[in-house]
Amino acid sequence: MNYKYQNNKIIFKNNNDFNPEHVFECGQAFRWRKEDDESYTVVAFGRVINVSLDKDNVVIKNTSEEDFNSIWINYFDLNTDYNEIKNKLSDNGTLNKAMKFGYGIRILNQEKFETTISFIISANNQIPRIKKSIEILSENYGKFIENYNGVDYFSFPTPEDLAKISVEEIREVSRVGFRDKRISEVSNLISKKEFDLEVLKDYSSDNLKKELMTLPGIGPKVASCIMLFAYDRGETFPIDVWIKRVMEELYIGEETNIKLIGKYAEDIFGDLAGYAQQYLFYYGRENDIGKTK
DNA sequence: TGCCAGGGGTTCA
DNA sequence: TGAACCCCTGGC
Repeated sequence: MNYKYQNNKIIFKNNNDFNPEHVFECGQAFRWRKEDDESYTVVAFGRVINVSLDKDNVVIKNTSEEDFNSIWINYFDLNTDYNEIKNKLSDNGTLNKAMKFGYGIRILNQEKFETTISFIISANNQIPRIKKSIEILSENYGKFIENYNGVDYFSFPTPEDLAKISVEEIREVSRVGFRDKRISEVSNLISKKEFDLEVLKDYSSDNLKKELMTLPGIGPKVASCIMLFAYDRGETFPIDVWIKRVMEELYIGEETNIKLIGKYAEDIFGDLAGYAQQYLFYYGRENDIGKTK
């Protein structure tokens, strides 16, 4: 990994495979803020960073060389060659269009507990509301990190932090509605060590999914998202209403069921299905593919 | 102005 | 298999 470090900034070359807008607006993360200068300020791993493009370079501000090496290389998946992934997925058709459109997407390696709770909140919900609920939880129950560019930033609460709060308070404060109990129960199970998100990282993907789905609020789709965004399972293909519509519209040609879509994705995208999903999701949502049906 | 549908799914009958 | 679910925004 070639990079330059100066004045709390990391600078490295962008090989047409890193675009902060694509990375953060493709639906995998919720704790970012788009600044007036088009850069993205992001909270993760108890840090606040700002990511932007400067000509052919990616610039990460407000960080150290040590954090870059120990946190951000893995977080941004910088040791994975996305151009190689694109080449392998290349199909001279739909997916090529999607990969061209979202060329700078990278699949982040995010924190397990935060990802778990975030996607429990995402069920039958809308992105602005999801983001808001997560911000409220962080501001109220997380730790203050710092003020950056005039805004206070807080870490996502720990399982212990959330386990301490009553279900009613979670609901009332963070506006998560019927998801309140799910958040509370999962936080309690984890803080009491009755469920361990860390040991699951050595499980096979099948078993990992099964285990995650034993938690309240986690069904097939949420489990898949957690696997793809926090457990480095690039073969996982989460199927939500958007990707269902995109697959039906662009690949299958008729309305069908989730099971068949999963099988279809596995057949054509193989162990890179998760990457394909991100390109297709971003492309589909930004262009309203299938929405008029 | 006010009403009403619907949303990155999951759960419970 | 299908309805219900919190809350809130956008469309009429």
